[in-house]
Amino acid sequence: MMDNSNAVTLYEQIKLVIKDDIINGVYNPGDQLPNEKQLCEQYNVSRITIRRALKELSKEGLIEIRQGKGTFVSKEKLDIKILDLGGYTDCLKSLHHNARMQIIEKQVIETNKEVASALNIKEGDEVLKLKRLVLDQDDPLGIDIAYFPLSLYPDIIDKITDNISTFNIIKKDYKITMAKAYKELGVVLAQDEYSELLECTPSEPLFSIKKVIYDIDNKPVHYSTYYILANKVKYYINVDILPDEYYSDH
Amino acid sequence: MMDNSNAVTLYEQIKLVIKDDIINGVYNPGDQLPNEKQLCEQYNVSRITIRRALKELSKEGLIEIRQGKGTFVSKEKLDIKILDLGGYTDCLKSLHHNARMQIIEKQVIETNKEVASALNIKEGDEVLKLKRLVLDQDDPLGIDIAYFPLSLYPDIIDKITDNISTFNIIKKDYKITMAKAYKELGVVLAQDEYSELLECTPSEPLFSIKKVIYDIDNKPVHYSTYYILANKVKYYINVDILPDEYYSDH
DNA sequence: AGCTATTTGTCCGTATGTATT
DNA sequence: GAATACATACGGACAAATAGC
Repeated sequence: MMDNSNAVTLYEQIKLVIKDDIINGVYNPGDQLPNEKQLCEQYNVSRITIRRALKELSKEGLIEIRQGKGTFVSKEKLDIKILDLGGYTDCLKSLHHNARMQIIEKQVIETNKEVASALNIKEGDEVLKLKRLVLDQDDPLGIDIAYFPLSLYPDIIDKITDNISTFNIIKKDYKITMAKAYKELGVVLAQDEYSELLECTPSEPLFSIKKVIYDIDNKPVHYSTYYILANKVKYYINVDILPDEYYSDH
Repeated sequence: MMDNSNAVTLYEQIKLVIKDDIINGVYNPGDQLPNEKQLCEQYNVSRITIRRALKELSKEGLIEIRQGKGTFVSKEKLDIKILDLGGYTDCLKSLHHNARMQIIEKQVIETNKEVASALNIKEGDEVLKLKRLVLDQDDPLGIDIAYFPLSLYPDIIDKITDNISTFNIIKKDYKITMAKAYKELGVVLAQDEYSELLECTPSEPLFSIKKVIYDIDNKPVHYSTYYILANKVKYYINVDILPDEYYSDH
């Protein structure tokens, strides 16, 4: 069945076959895979080859290996609405998940060019930089980096604790009315610090979501970037389609 | 200049310096970096150190290294509006880009479980499967896979040619009024056929966008998945923020 | 088609510091 | 303490891709 004559390694072939079976519904989310011995016999390869394939698939997030229990197809990904504007805490709580935020870094810094232009302030102006690790069911899920200009949010540093919703602080403590938002989705690869914090391999893909929120005067009042393990979530949106005229002038 | 005495490795320091230079506009998108020898002299380190820093930066997508040519700061990504519902042709044309569609596969198949449930038809019902390669400025950009139930679109196979907008065929030839859409964004890694077609390394991240369009009777009339090289695009959205009550019941 | 210059890709050997055994 | 393995870092040499003439 497997082809040992070409350049593709055996474990890569096994990976592809199992991956295909998962995509095509031979195995469904939550299903237990055959045990390693059975897989060895099924594909006529050694246990080392099977284990390597399974290990890499688990790194890709398709399966989960639990010692003493077996190997299982990963559960469905977290569904996140693209239009949700709250930070992690809000969107995860809305999913009835057990989310926690852990502060990694909290300090006043002078803005660099990127942050200054997003918040429409001068390069060098002071902002609170807040970097937090997000855990879902105690597993690392993502990293949130938010910037708060001190001119808008004096003393905010004292209000920030673990597990707090900065979204609520802005609204309730500082009485700021958010009116519009711009959101940008991209993909980056986890490296160095991020792969360490998120306990994933380097080059694991992360969604990167940049978000700028504006008040009723069109002034930017919030800028944040968050990174979230791409294999754990999917984003969705529902749209009402407008008549043709809408598209013609875009 | 570089500090060899502390815990941070030399190549990591180099990475940070170059990254800062890119963020702060010392090097702009499209610019060529000094060659490796010049960088060695500039920072007084060996070529191995420079190469390691450059290699990791290229993995992060900040720069592109081309043998025989040099090292360049990555171009700006294509901005794509998440709300755009047209396929590739439409959204790329709107960006004044030179996009082309190349048919890879065009055949009538019996639906599998996934497609049948998306289109709300029976497993085994006949659909036209259309797989197309999308090129932007002659570089591969993505792959579009669309399904058209023959019961809704008889003879559609004869209407499909390279570079055609299926969006327009649905609207104009079949007089179908699209009313709502569901769109789902995820990330997958390019493998085998896809990495070959897209001329990228395996495990290069791709946006995966699944889209279902419904008519005024809430009946699904279109299902497609497209994959697009994540390092070439970013998705954005502008939102008007609604009052609190909106969030409370979600 | 050459030919050459430039630049990155790959390999060699060596040395050092830091863990691990 | 000794032996081993590994990552970092340096210097050199040649191969391969690109571009201009």
